[in-house]
Order: sequence, then C-alpha cells, then structure tokens
Amino acid sequence: MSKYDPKLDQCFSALGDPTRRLILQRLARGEASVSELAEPHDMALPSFMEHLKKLEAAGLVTSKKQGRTRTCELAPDAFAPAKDWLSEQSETWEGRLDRFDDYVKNLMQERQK
Amino acid sequence: MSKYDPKLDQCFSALGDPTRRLILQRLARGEASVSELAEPHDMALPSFMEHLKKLEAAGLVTSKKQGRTRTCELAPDAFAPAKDWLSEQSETWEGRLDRFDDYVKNLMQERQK
DNA sequence: GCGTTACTTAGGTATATGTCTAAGTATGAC
DNA sequence: GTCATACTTAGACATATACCTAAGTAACGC
Repeated sequence: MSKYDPKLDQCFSALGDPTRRLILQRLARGEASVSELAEPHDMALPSFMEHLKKLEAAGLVTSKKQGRTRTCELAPDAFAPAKDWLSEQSETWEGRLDRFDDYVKNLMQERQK
Repeated sequence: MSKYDPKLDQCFSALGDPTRRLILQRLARGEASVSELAEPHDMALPSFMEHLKKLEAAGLVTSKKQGRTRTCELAPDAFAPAKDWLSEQSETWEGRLDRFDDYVKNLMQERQK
C-alpha cells in the first residue's frame, strides 16, 4: 500500500505545468543543453531555469555541467513512481468488491430515463 | 504526438497534493460522502471542499447531491489521460535512436573510474 | 587578454494556492 | 415548526509559484 510520499508531490506538481511537460517531451528524444531546451520557450532564461530546477528536484531530470554548458537528460525511470502510483489506484478501483453493485445501480438509473 | 492539453495541467496539479492523493486512494475503494472523505483530514471543511473542487475540475472525481448529502466517486477512467501521457514519454525515451550510443558512452565512463 | 557565450544569482512583482473563521442555506428528524 | 446535520458561500491571509530585469561569473575562441 502506498503511504504518503513527498517525492510524489514534487513529481506530480512538476508535471502539472505545460512548460515543464514540453521540456520532458523534448528530453525524451535525447539529452540537450539548457539553451537548446530554452530556445522554443518565449521566456527569460532565469525563469526557464526555475522550471529545470523543479524537474531536477522532482527527480525527473538530471544534469551535469561541462565547461560552461549544462547538459540535461531524462532521469532513468523518471516516470516510474508516478506511473506506479496511478496504476495502483486503477487496480484498486478495478478490483473493488462492490463493482457489480455499481454496475447494476447505473443500469437501473439508465432505465428510469 | 501529444500536443499541449490544459486538462493535463489540472490533472497533474491535482495529483501533486498529498491530501488530494489520499482522497483519490480512498475513492478508489468506493464512493463516499463529503463528510466521510473529510473525516480523516485535520482541516476545516471549506478548505477540504476546495480540494474536492479541484479534483472535480480536473475530471478525476464526479459527485452528485442527494438531499443534503453529496456523494463523490472516482471518475471512470480517471487516470487514463495522465497514464497515457507518461507512457507516451517512456516509449519515446525507450525508443530513442541514440540509445545505444548512450549505452556505450556510459560503459566507457564506468571503465575510467 | 578581451569580447562573447552560457549560464547564475539577486531581487522584485503579480497571481494562485492552501488554509482559516464566520455566517449562510437546504434537508431530515422529531 | 424547530433543531441538528451536511454542506456552501464569503472574505481574509500567508506562502508559493511563475514570471521579470539587472548584474554577476566562468569558460571559450581569437
């Protein structure tokens, strides 16, 4: 049973922003430098860096600096914790004991329309 | 290819809060009234209702009021959009053309240690 | 070494978020 | 009809978030 995990807060919150999801979609195709990543986003660089910082804090992205260039990469198994949590809930839902009851209840309501 | 979808913002943001994830975990086991849901949370009811409102806005929860009681339920396929987005990224990542290159690069780095 | 590039740090602002208390409203029970 | 129950609405507040500009710093490249 999944207990409360503060890392999931950061992970899902990070995913809740369109800019950050676009960064992840880009990184899914391969590593990139900060300026490469920033280029399509109409945003000042410091603002953009904040997004990268959150992705890294959430464990979704890793980065290393070589010379003056920072290269970012999708973290290995970046999405596993999020996917696992979601799957666990889906499975609980699908395995509910009262599922048949609900099914019947809905059917009855449909007929009354 | 997934374009920018504002519904995913709400969905992932909703998941980024521990109170809301606990609500969803509870609802995965079956429907419940607002007060049943609120009971384990040490929080004023109006504050708690805000969380429910966000879950509903995100399409994760549905609710109907019968008399003075509002019953909440996990939305059908609540987690599908989130799971789909995550899976799409994982697949892109796993299918990268340069994956073998990376593998070799990592191997070389390991040997230098 | 000097200018250019690629970030970084500092500090500011506006809006959103998560919480509260106090005061509704609508139902159900007696 | 009156009282308790189950939310709801309204309004306040503190912190977090998403952005900005301006001014660093630390490599390259000639």
